[in-house]
Amino acid sequence: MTGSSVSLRHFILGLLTRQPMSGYDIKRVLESLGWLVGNPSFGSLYPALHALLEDGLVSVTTDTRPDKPSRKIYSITMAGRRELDEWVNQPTESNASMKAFVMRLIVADNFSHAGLVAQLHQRRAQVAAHRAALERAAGSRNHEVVWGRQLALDYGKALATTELAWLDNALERLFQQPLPTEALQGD
Amino acid sequence: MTGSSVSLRHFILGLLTRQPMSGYDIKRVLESLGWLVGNPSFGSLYPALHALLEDGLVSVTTDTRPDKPSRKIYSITMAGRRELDEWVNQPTESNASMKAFVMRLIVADNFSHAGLVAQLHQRRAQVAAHRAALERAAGSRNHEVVWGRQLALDYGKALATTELAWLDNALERLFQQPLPTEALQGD
DNA sequence: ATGTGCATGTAACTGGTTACATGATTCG
DNA sequence: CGAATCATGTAACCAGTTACATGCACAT
Repeated sequence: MTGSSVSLRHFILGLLTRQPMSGYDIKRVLESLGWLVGNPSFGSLYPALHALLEDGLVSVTTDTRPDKPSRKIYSITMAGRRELDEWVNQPTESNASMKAFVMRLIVADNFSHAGLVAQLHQRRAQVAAHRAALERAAGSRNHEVVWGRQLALDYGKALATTELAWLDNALERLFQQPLPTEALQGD
Repeated sequence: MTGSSVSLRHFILGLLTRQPMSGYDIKRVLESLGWLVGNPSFGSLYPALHALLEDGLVSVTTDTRPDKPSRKIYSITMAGRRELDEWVNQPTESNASMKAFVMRLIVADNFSHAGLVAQLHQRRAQVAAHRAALERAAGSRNHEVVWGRQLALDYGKALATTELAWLDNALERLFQQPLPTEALQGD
């Protein structure tokens, strides 16, 4: 209930650790990531920003420029950083989607080396469990229902296998050359 | 608005082309697929079934057995088959999720060879476009924002590449040995 | 003037979740 | 008798979407 869900909220917070941005800016970043994190419409983006402001996790200044329409620049506050830190260092729920993982990945990478490694490990465990479940499902025909020639199961297994390989590789790379970024160096 | 969205509804319909089932049965099938299609709670499953009944796309009979609690067995109607046929043979929207694709894959596989091939081709085009977008994003550093060492982009590209390879392979297999199932052979 | 891009916002709706409530049947 | 499994359902809530509305600035 309290906590780990709510993706967009924390992802915005994560982006703001890099630098202050407007809602429009955030939208552009999201768009550039294709369907990796999905791209929320303004109809959810702006209200999310308002809610963050309400909760004191971000602050806003109006940027009035001579030549362009003015815009609101949001910055993360100390309270926001604390909230984000808590979120990143709290375990992912076991049914997390790929999008949720990518969000956490990006945020953690902006944030702390340890957190990033933890995300990758958690994801690894979950993907492994998922693939095992698919293998079980493919093996047992006792379900009386045969949905589609195991095509879907095969698809799922192929993707899971690649993902596991990628995760292993990423973890290896991370241990070889530790990241330059370290936690909470902002503002 | 009218049409292509609404996944669960059509996926249920798709399962029912195989054989009549209860809500509980459907849940079990969904569960066995892990997070490949997500598994909706009863709180959305039962209402979905009620709505399908309301619309005349399924019919229901109560199965009163001596030893077990009675249950409601749903069967797809001719109207339901028409609806499903329309859905399968209508183009996927360009932002479709993996889950949406898997649902369509399974339904199409139960349903028509041509439809299945079409699904795979559409997915191929979409994944290719997605990967191209990620490559573009990784290439241009003009975004002033650098979120996390391209780690996420790299992840996305790896998965997309595997998926493309799988799709090509699946299409090849499908052309070599046409499927035994053909459209609308039920009831 | 009019259309396009930048920029922000709200209201109605939707597809889903959680939590709750009910009841039959079987097993220990 | 109580717990576990099978089986169905509802109500409150939530995160997101679509569609709508506003307005500035610049170029044609």
